[in-house]
Amino acid sequence: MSSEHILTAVAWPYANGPRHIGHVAGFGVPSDVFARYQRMAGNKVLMVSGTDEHGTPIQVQADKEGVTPRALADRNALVIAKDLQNLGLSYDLFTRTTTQNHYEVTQQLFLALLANGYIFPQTQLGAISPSTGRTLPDRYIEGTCPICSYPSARGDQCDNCGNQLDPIDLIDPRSRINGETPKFVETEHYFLDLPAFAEVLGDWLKKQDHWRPNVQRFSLNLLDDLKPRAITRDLDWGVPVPLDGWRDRPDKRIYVWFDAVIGYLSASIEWARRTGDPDAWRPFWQDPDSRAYYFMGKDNIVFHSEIWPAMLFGYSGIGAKGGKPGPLGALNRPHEVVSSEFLTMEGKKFSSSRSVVIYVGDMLSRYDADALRYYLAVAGPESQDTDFTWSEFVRRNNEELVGTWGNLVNRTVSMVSKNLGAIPAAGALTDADHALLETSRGAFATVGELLARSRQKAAIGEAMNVVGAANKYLSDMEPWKLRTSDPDRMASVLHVALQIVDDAKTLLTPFLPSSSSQVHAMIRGADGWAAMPELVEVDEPTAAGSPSYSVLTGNYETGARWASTPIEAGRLLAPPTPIFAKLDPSVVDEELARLAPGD
RNA sequence: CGCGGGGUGGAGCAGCUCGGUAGCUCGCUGGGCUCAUAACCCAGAGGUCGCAGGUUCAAAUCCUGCCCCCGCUACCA
Repeated sequence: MSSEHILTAVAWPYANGPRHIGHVAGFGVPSDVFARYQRMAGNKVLMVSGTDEHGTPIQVQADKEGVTPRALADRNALVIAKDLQNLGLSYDLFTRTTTQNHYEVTQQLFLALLANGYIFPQTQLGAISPSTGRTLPDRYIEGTCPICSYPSARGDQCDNCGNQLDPIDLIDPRSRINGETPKFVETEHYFLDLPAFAEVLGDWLKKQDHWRPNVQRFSLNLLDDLKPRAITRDLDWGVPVPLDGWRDRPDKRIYVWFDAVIGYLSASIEWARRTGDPDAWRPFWQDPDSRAYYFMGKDNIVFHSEIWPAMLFGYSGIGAKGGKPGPLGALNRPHEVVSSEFLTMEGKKFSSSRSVVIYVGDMLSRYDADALRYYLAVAGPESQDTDFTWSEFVRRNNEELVGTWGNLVNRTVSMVSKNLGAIPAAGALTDADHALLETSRGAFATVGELLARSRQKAAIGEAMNVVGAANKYLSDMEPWKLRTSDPDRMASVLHVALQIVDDAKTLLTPFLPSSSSQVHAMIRGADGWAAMPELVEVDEPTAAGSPSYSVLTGNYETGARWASTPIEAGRLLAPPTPIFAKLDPSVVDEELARLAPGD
């Protein structure tokens, strides 16, 4: 098997508050399933992400709480990292955008794009808050719609008549933050020259036939009206603009989205430095044979299929203005942009302000991570919006995870343990035995191929089919009846069944790493089948006065392989303890009560 | 005429690219089994595949029009 470099680039959760399960349904679980599978398949995987901590919403939230943006970001970054850790997401590095390294890499990209002519300064009319002097983004302005006179139109769009607006046209505009009247002023900003990439982006996008068609089509559509895009803001919270006359200005910063996507690269570089091999990131970004997969919710497609590729092209000196690669060298574009649709909550959009929400932390404090991972894998928004309901969550947990899979493990291990005490050797195998073993072996190819194409729902369905086949096999063979009549045959049947349980464990490992490790320990007597991320406190490279911060990292090279491995005859088996907890149906009502207090 | 996704038995979905007995996971009814967290296995009932046209020997699948639901619309993240 050839070993390839696979960059798994996971969207950066925004640190203005804790994340809910809709967020992790989009970027978290799918990316981890993918990365875990690729590692088991023998590929070299680098999975990076971190918290996205700049921008107006964090500034606004911090002001509201009377703390600094940094303090707010510190708090939320830790909460989010712990949530993702508890979900078992196997990041090689989950860092932050407020690190020295990220600032430096962001500024390097800015300068290289500027040197190649893809960034230019221009004065534009922009809304600012008169009291703070900060940029007031369109959506933070409201006023009366000039078209339909709706009094609460937003700066970018009127929710009443649906027309797209320009904030300067609003009648009686006011800030949604503090009610003051915004000031429209001439302000100088740097712009990314997106039209200069229209041709290379178009050529590139047209070749991406392996993308999901909706993503490719959506991206190609956007090319028709590419406009230069401002990549700086009037703000004091963000990465400073690395130019004389700008560097020390407290009121000019690089726009949060420009720096956020650079996080994929800066985190890779940070990871390499922490491994002791500062160039270790290069194969993932510069080998022509390496592949980069980006995971996100569909609202982020434009940044990953258009803007980030444009930045990478520009940095590499590719585009209408030519140029040469920046100091890091030419960089690879995304191989695939894997976007999820949206999860809704009991039929409504997630909304923390209306408490239509379940936060990851709350979910994991009451339920197993694998129960949530199973639900999101089997019923998540892979190709269309899907609805999370508590009754469905409980049902799937109890009937599919516990009843079908957990019970197969339990009944099989229990029979072996009780009747034989140790794993039996197989005697002569029948056609039925061979057929089941063949089903299971074949599933590695089937499920693996589906996972490689990000068809995760189909993949877990195929894996669960193996579980179903094993349950049927036991019903047909009735080993419990053979105990006295034909003990040798019983041993063979249990050997085959246990082998299938072990195979199913392997097939389910990308989806259910924690419980699969338990099954592995039960059958193999060894821990550490599927490694979990660790939260580690690290320091900045130049420690002078810099705060330390927490990152997620881990060593995921456990030797777990994507293949059927013969079980070890003679090994003692203890009586099993259940690996999944059944949920009382009353949790549905409890959770619904939590969801809409007062209703 | 902004863009995209969806409308398939009670629920959630697959199938639609390359037309040809409508499939899966549940639920329901009946039966079996009793090793197992009352879990597991089998059988059955239940759908004119949003609506109306068209192409075809044949359409859930292709074409046209319409209705409804959802999301996106990048200088919010």
